[in-house]
Amino acid sequence: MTENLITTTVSTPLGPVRIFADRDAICGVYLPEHKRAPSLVAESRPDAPLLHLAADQLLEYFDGRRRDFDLPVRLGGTVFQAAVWSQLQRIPFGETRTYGELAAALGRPKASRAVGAANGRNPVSIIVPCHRVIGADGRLSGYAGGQAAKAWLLAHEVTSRDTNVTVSPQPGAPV
Amino acid sequence: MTENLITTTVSTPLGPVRIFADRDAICGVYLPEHKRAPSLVAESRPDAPLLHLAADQLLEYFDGRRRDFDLPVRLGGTVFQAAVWSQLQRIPFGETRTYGELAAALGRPKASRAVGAANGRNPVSIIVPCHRVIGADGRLSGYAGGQAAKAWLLAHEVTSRDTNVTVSPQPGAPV
DNA sequence: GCTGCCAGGTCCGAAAACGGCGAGACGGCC
DNA sequence: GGCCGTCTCGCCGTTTTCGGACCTGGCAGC
Repeated sequence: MTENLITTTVSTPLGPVRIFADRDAICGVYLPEHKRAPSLVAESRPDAPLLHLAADQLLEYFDGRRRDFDLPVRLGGTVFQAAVWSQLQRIPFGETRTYGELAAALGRPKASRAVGAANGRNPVSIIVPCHRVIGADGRLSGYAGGQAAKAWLLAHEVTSRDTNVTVSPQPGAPV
Repeated sequence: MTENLITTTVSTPLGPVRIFADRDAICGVYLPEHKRAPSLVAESRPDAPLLHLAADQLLEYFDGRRRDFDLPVRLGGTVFQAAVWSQLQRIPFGETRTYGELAAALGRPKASRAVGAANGRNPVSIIVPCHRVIGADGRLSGYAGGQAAKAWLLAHEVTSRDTNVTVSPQPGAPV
């Protein structure tokens, strides 16, 4: 059914992160403790250009040298999920939004819970920054990769938000 | 999801029969009144070698010049369905089996009813001869292409069973 | 503050329904 | 006593349906 997948793994402060790609796009990024990581059959191909590129960018991100990703990504999902995930990618590095804000941005102010559900099924962690969504009361709420990972990622972004960056293209505020 | 499909139609004594194929195998044969014919999008390609071959063999069958088919077929289905459909193909031309006999042959003597259900979802009519299965009491029972068609097919096979055949390869009993 | 309720899209598991059946029981009918 | 036809009930894989559960938030009521 699914295309032939290839995969690689990068070591990060959060542990080994697995990256999956199909023919021409990244289609999965999973932290070690990811709750609903699918059991995918994939050939390990660390040297495939696409995987290599993704791995590099993730390492730069964890090193604090990258704020935005520049990769082809295939997400799939339902119409609603696609809308949520698309919206996620517009949250700038180092900032957060609440589930309700996201729902409102989608024109469904009361669908905050549905946003949470869709959020939890984001197949591409970090690159599609579902970790930047928190509760309206400021709590971290849940995270498929584990709440500790979410906390780490947010702290990492906040602390490196105001330092210099060597890789990311634009020095100004990202769109 | 599904591959690109191609299709053609042949005129038969039972009316127009639609044939579908994917890249390298026949994956659907539907009589005009087929109950659960899926609504497939397919490009009409009567001259594609595979479809042409299938159409020829079907016409030979209806002409009484062919008893067995020699075509690549892709059936899919669940494990159980695949077992049933495979078993179907071992019923010789002009013979019949009961649902119970088929179930027993599969090692599940009591699954006759499930056999009926699987039988009804056979995507490749005629070539996979689901019409050769009848009730233990001799009744025709149901047929996705209509009971009349089932009756016609069985009568056709019986009447031409003992006449000469010009196309089918082996004169002896098929395996 | 704190509790309870509801809105909302999707997924997942459980349960029920649904068949292209078949054996056995019954009741007529010669 | 045979010989049907009908009815009932058990069988079994698949499909459909249904009920909660979720990475929540706003409002009502106390």
